Amino acid sequence: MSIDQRMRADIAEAIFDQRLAPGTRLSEAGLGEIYGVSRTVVRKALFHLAADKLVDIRPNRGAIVWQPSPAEAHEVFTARRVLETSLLAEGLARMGEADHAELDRILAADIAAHEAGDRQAMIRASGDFHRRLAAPANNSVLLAFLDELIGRSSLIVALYEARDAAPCSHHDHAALLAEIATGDVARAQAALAAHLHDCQDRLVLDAPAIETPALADLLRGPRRA
Amino acid sequence: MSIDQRMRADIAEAIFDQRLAPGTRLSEAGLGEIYGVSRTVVRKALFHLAADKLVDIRPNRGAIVWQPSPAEAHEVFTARRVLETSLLAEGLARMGEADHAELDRILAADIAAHEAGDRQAMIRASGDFHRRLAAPANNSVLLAFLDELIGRSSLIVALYEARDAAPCSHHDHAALLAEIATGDVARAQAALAAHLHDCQDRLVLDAPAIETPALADLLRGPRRA
DNA sequence: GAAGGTCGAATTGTATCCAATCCGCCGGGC
DNA sequence: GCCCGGCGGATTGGATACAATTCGACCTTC
Repeated sequence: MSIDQRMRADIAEAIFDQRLAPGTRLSEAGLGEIYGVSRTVVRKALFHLAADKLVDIRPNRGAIVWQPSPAEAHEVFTARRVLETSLLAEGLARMGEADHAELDRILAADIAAHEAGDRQAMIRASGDFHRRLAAPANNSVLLAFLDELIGRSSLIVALYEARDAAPCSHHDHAALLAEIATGDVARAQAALAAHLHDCQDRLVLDAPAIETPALADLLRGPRRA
Repeated sequence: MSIDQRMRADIAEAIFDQRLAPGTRLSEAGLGEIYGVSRTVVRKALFHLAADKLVDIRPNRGAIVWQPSPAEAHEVFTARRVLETSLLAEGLARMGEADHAELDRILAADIAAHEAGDRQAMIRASGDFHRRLAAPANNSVLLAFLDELIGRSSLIVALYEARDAAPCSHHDHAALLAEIATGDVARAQAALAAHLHDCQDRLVLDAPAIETPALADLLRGPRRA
């Protein structure tokens, strides 16, 4: 894996895990220092992250972790609802034993993360759950879109969700799996839409209060396990 | 408009208009020469185009205009069907007088382009039509996705469609507008899905025969009207 | 004549350098 | 005391220089 890919993965993961808060400054020189590369490759990585809408590059003013506006936040979740319900309808018939097993496995991991109070694992499990739900539709183009939306959702949750609230209830996920098991497309879609609505409703779309912590210590640095 | 934005717009337009065929090499030095800029900004533009899936940057081997595989082509059109029917369902109720008028106007332009035999105008009108159809859904995130898909569709059509065939029948569009006028969501969706299926079926997903023409003359160059 | 290998031009990847822009600080003026 | 303007450090934007890789051509060899 090339160094700029690792940078991107590190930063993206830090954002998803909410170690890098929205608005955090990502200076080119600083990142270059951390990873031991020139600003050229840093810029490349930042550029790519900007394309994924995870960072915002303001001309002449540097890159910061994206701060979605309330309107954008709303649109992202609406988009997820539209996209995911469609993908579910496409894929539901195609779901096999392996898919159900994998979803169960992810749900178990989700529950475990909840019980352990591991917020990062919860967020990751939730993302995986929704990704896996869409996988049977078997369309990598739409799946890529969903991936982007899930990433942006992490940002939004970091900005707008009450700190104590769970990002994505595993109870909803469990109920959804039950609906899916019956094979009723409309009901499964409704359950999924309701779940995403719930997530959206949990957001507090007021003035965001964000703090911008350090930087270097939050990233894993150039070498990774 | 900055110079790299103009480059991107030029190249994208050349691709959409099928002046730049899939597989055409886009050398950094060459483009820099044309626009009178250093490779730095050329790379920036190419990078952005790669993010839009319009060009393919192969490590150490330069950038070429994207050559979608038959499988990718299929997925893109399937994705459009899913996305556009959903957007239509979302937006249909919200459509107002202005929307209908605008769609009629675009349809007229489409027909005019057909009669004039102006293939580029046809492609553009078709893209505009589908974009406008999705606009009332009022979700810029999904609209951006659709925009990307429409761009990729142009590429696909350039690669896989019979040269003599029209890319997108305005008859379909007219029929679709009629369905929309009735306000019946399901029927409108069905008409849209059928139309996109038609487009997809018209593709010849065999071994693509592509020629790679010159380069510089196809682009407008640094200054534009 | 065909296959394989080696060298070289051309092109991309990265680092460094310089110019342009921005932001905070300080001082003067009202 | 507050506002406005200019100065200076810091940071980004762009160009150039150099290293690494690729690809084609030529030559050798069988």
